[in-house]
Amino acid sequence: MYLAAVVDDSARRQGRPVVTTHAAIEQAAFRLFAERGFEGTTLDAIADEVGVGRRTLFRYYRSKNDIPWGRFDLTLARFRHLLADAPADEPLWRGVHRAVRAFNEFPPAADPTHVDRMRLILRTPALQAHSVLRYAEWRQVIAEHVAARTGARPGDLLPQTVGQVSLALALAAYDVWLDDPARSLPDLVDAAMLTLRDHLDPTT
Amino acid sequence: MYLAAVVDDSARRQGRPVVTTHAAIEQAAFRLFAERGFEGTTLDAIADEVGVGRRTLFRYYRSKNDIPWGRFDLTLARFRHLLADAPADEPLWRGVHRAVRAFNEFPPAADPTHVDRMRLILRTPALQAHSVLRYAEWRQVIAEHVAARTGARPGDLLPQTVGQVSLALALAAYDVWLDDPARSLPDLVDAAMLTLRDHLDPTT
DNA sequence: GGCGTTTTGGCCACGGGTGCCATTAGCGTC
DNA sequence: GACGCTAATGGCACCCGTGGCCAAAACGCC
Repeated sequence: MYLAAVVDDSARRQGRPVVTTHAAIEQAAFRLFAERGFEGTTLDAIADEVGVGRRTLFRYYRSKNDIPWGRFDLTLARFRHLLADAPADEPLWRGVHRAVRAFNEFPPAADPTHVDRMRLILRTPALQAHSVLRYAEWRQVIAEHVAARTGARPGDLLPQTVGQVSLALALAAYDVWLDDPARSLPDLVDAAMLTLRDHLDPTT
Repeated sequence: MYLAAVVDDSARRQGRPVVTTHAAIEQAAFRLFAERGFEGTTLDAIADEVGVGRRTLFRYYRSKNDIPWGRFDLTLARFRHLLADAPADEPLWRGVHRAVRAFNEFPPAADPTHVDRMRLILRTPALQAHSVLRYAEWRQVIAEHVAARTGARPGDLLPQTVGQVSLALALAAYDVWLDDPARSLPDLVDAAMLTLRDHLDPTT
């Protein structure tokens, strides 16, 4: 229901046609967020801007908080493939790290931009809060990967720890990146990992 | 205002006396949460149970989500002291880790119990979401400590990374602990750190 | 043109959260 | 013992996000 709406419009055959798209809603919403801030933008305002009933917004996004995330389900599927592509003979941590790095290479020509999205998400309290739910799904993808490769269960300490720490490194990288978007995000992900390995270096 | 209410009642001199306490509210709230779940418990119900107006609840807790966290401001102050106590000649990571470990030694005789609190917080979606805001404050304490000890700014990559990773380890430990509260939480924090160091061991 | 299908969007109810303000109940003073 | 000061209380109105319900709309197909 929620997903079928716009995954592939051309596949639809009959029934009343859709009036809008996820992309159109996101663009309208980000226009308003830029003007009035996230909290200052009501769903009524977004609905008006899109030219659609407020009720309809909920058929495209589960909640107001989900709008900035866009089609995160698709993004997660991409991440799952990146992890699956890790060579079996590579150390586990390295494969995970390279997938996380690659995951954060976003096409620069998106609208809304990846910077705009993430700045909004990471700098707005209400969205910071909501983001955990998305992070949990993201970590779960890692935990399942690690579990599969080590024979553990996803809930065990190693898969959980790797998931949590991978997220931690990514978030540390984002934090620096948002302050200075000119830097390369994937490089910052690398730098965070190096920083951690250095910090924990047993020889010190 | 928000804090002054109950930090030290004996310090109050004049004005209408308070009708309740943070502890009383938390105990009443947890009773209801246990019966009807967090989402199923309305603020009206909590107010009734405490015997207080709904409006008054907001003078003790900023939001419904804050009730399970209790007096987190006090908890943070304790954490700050633990970090400050780390010897200067000890490796930075070790001092941070020991503080995190010590921070998670909670008195077993609390009401509500630390397990009840954390189970509610970590297993209720709405609270999982809200918890990031608390985590951010907790990480900031670490980031400031690391910044002070290394001469960096709290926003730099090392302080942020250490903060994020410390949180990651703690959360991984909690996740296992909640499934099996008989295990020692501080020991699990140690185990998570060992797991990470092993995972990243350069010799593998 | 009628029918089935699918989306739309209006209406209503609920609950959390906030500003406003009159009320309440101790304290210190006279 | 009354009076005023002060600070906490709690009722009221209101905004906003969210979800259930359902009739109306607009297409393809026959």
